[in-house]
Amino acid sequence: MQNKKLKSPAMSTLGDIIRRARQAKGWSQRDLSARTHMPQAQISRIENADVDPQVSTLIELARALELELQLIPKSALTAVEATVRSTKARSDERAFQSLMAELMRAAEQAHAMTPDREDIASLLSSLRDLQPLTPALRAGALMGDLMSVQTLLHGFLTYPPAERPRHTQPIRDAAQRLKDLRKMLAHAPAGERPAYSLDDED
Amino acid sequence: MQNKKLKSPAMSTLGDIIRRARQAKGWSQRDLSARTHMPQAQISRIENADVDPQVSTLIELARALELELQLIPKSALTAVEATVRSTKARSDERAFQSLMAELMRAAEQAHAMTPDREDIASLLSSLRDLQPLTPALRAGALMGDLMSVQTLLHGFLTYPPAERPRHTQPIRDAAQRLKDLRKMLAHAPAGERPAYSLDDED
DNA sequence: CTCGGTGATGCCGTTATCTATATCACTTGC
DNA sequence: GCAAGTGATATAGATAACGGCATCACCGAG
Repeated sequence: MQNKKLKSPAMSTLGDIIRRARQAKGWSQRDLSARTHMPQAQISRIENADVDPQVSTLIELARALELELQLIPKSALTAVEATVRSTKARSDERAFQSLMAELMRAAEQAHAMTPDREDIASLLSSLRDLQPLTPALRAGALMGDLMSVQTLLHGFLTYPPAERPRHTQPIRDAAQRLKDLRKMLAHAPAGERPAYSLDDED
Repeated sequence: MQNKKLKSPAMSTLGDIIRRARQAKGWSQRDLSARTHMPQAQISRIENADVDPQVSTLIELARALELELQLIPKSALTAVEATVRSTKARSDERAFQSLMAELMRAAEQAHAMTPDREDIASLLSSLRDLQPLTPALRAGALMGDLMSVQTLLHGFLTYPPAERPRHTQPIRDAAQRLKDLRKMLAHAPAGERPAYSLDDED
């Protein structure tokens, strides 16, 4: 790696994969550094392909990120990639269903406690509208918004009732955001690839 | 990698994978060295895990061996391994069928040229017996023997007729060897795992 | 037995990673 | 505004890979 600055901007390097995996876990470089007893500076250099790391270093990073270094025969590569995609889609779907179920429970509980608040009622109805959306329509979006709704509802339910009015505006905003999102997703270009089906490769 | 000599003897390291891939191609360390402009000494050290190579080094070796370095999510690992196994089994089966077809042609041609030679006749019948064996019964064996039969037949067919008696004993041996193999494989422990089926993981 | 090919090992000089530490510019939230 | 967290970058020293070259023991074929 003689050239530190001439990196291909389009290609997806190993560093990019590490970075994406780290971000998918919501970790900072320092978080990952703590879990690997490896300096944050080194992680930065690796993600930016400023260094050509040793295999043991890469393996240590991968292990912390629940990845495994594998040498795949080129002939099996497309099948393997399809397998990884399909596995990921399945686990994403499980995560969505689980989070959505929890949110529905929380929203219904909040609604029962404060039936007169229309921000809560609106949020609940937004969630009800979102639930039947197929994975193909969601296509990876939406998860982040749901997670912020989660912290929102959690705050509403756990803080003392006197604090509740403080949540009104954020909840109103979140409900509107979800309504907009649903509209956008439902009217997305129709013929898109499913991006996830119960098929199997080969 | 502070300890150069304390390597786990059971675990399959990256070096082992490189070595197996190289041997599967029938290459010596110097062959691989020539294709990677990398010293043979370095390859030896990597295969024996005497060094902790840089990622670029590993990638270069992998490229020459038609392997691809991949970071696989642990959750997808078993599915991916199944995919690789199944892909390999399929390509092995193709290779076997193709080689077997060529051998049948060659043996029949040789038999037609010299109908009185019973060594050739015996070899032909051995091949005919082997052909219907299922992949599960063969289970990876047999391929090496067929390849030596290939060079044998090729020699018999291309050298001048005067040289043909010289092949008699090797051909006789090969035919016997194949007969023994067939007997062994056909009487192998019955309930063995198929090792290859048209299934799909997950 | 000799010869060619195999893989393993040693040495050396160059270059690089890596650890440790500190600092930088930038963004986010209070 | 300040403070905290983010990722990128610098420096210095210890360690190690790497290329090049040489050599070694082993082994199967002629």
